[in-house]
Amino acid sequence: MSDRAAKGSPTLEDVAREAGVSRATVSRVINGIRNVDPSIQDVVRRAIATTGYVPNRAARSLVTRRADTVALVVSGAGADEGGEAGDEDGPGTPFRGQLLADPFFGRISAGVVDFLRRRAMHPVLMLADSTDARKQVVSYLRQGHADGALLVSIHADDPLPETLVAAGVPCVLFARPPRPVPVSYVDLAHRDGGRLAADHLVARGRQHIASITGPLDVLASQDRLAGFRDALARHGHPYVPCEEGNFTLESGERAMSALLERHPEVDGLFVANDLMAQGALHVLRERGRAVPDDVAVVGFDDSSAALSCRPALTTVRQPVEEMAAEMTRLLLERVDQPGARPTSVIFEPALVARQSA
Amino acid sequence: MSDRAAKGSPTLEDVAREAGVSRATVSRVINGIRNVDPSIQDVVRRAIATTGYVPNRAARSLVTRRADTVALVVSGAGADEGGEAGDEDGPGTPFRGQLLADPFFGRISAGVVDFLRRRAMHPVLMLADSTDARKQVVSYLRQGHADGALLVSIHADDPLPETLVAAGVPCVLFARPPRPVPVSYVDLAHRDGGRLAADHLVARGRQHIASITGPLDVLASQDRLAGFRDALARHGHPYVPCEEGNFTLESGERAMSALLERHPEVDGLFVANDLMAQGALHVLRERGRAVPDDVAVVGFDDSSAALSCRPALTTVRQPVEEMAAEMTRLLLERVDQPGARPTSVIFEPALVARQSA
DNA sequence: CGCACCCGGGAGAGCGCTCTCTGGGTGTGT
DNA sequence: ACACACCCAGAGAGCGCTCTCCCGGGTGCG
Repeated sequence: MSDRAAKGSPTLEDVAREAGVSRATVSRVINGIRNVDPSIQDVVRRAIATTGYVPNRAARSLVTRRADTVALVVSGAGADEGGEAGDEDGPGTPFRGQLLADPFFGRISAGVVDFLRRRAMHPVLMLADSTDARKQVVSYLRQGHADGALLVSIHADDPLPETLVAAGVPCVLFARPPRPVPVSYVDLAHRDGGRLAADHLVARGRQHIASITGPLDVLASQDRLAGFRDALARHGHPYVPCEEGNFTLESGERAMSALLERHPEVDGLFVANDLMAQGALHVLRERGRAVPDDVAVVGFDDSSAALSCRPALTTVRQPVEEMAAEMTRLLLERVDQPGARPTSVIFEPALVARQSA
Repeated sequence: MSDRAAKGSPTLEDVAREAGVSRATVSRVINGIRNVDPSIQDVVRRAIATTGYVPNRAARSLVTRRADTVALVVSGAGADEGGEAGDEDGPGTPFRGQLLADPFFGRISAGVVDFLRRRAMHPVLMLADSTDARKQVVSYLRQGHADGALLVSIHADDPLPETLVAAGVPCVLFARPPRPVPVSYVDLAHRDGGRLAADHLVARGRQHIASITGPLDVLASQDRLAGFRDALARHGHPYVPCEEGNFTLESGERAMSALLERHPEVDGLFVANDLMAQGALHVLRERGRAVPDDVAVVGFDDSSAALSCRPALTTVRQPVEEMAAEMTRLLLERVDQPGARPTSVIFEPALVARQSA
């Protein structure tokens, strides 16, 4: 049992001796390669059990040149390059890497972990939020500790996709890269999400429909808005008042205030994510506007924030876990055949109707 | 640059040849071991640069018997053992591993990642939410893919701590194990947290003080309540009405309703976590009780939920990131000297005064 | 009955690295 | 001046595994 405590756990050699066969045969049994006589297989398996053998990962990796691990890289712009302003100054913790505390990222890791463990694999978690950290990530991957990278990039100006592709590291992105890079990715049909929200608000009979958008230098924000606008135009609403937020609760509150100021007649609202929608709800309540009767509100993401709103938030669901799982599948495929062309998989959003609209 | 694409990246041998020295010398330079003549160091470093050499992790691990990696294991009770009821049925996703989406866990990983990367290390993320998954975790660790485990256990009946300790895997827990196990851990002084809340409510002149507790089979819940009660008793409040919740928003709403039913006179409230406090706030607003004027509310954790409440939640801050960092430090220490006795480090909570009390 | 073939198993060569051991040159003590 | 300690670089032995090569015996076909 506590062979590990003794110096060195049993090796292939030990098992082979115990079973009275050669190392190669034991290896074959373990890896299920080539036909090995069933009776011998049995003997070997028994020997493995009695010795308590576990294969040494490092030794295997050394010869197979495979780590059987992937990296999950969360990447944001670093302090050392003039990235977007704003959401850097979070709720007072001295810790960088609040990225990780974002439940959206939590959903991604849940999807990744869940997919990987069916293959007995587990991701290495890395944060690339500065030039230094990015260097570390690249070097880490080049050291072969992981066979490839799942890249979740927050900021548009993230150089990591290019860098990794250039370094020959297999790599799949969550969300389409802003600049064209020959790399696979998964994404959501954000426009369709915007359309879903528009259709829903129109079906609820709303006449004065507005939107709180995400930061407009983010593709997803642009697309959600574009889809929303197009659909409204088709429904005969050519003009949509907008306020830009930056995906935080506070920005949602600010945007809502501004919107009420400029367009007090608003009775339908599409907010580009749930957290901002929660902020909007706060302001609407303060101003005595009933939701959904006076103003119907549709969010985006179907995050836990949507459920903690009162009234519970009607929102456009993004199947983040499924997307993350698919992203992982694509990466493993890519690791197996490095030559293949990049692919993309686009997921469809769905409207989740709750109380707010 | 794209040496990687060509068959095989450069090895120590290549660098040695380029520099005109032996493999051993290059190794020494890389690992900064023993005195190597500065001029030779220089030559070697130049050779490393021109060849684009990166050390092969697997080869190094094989001989050092160190993975230079730790596992971050999130462990909950599995479906296959009669664990606690309740919070299994989350917001409709078919995915297990919602544990990961919990922002509390996000804060832990942020602390871990942030600490590790200063040592150029990164955690492997594992989920142990079933007997099978737990087996996988143990076997993975025994394979030596990680030198030790950071264990975040959700449920009281989690057998993993014992299992890992028995398997001789270095291991540090987040929170004291319910059953005594010879293992290091970090924890919060939960009683002090309860006391802080009590003192604050009393200082605010509240007379009818109640509490919504966490599940009482969790040590942390018990301790928070005990600390709260003791402090109130010292302030001359011998009796504290309580309702038990299970840390979810909905349970907070239920508990608040029940409390108002039984004790409509309540004017001060301590809630064992922020999410339940958010639920309580919803109910108070519905019932027309102003916060903090009619009822003062103090939460626990200082999570992002505290900031998304309106009014913003006064709460007891748990320095999760620092605790996670310390947990990691303890583990690395332990990996370095496996013989050492288990230690524990207890952190002090702090009251964060916002609007709700 | 002989030969080509196939299939199950063993032997052995590394994968890239670290680290001990060794040897030669230099510095220090008497 | 000599002996001894010391320090730096090289040689070489593995770490535990996979995988190719090879060999012996059984099978099918001519």
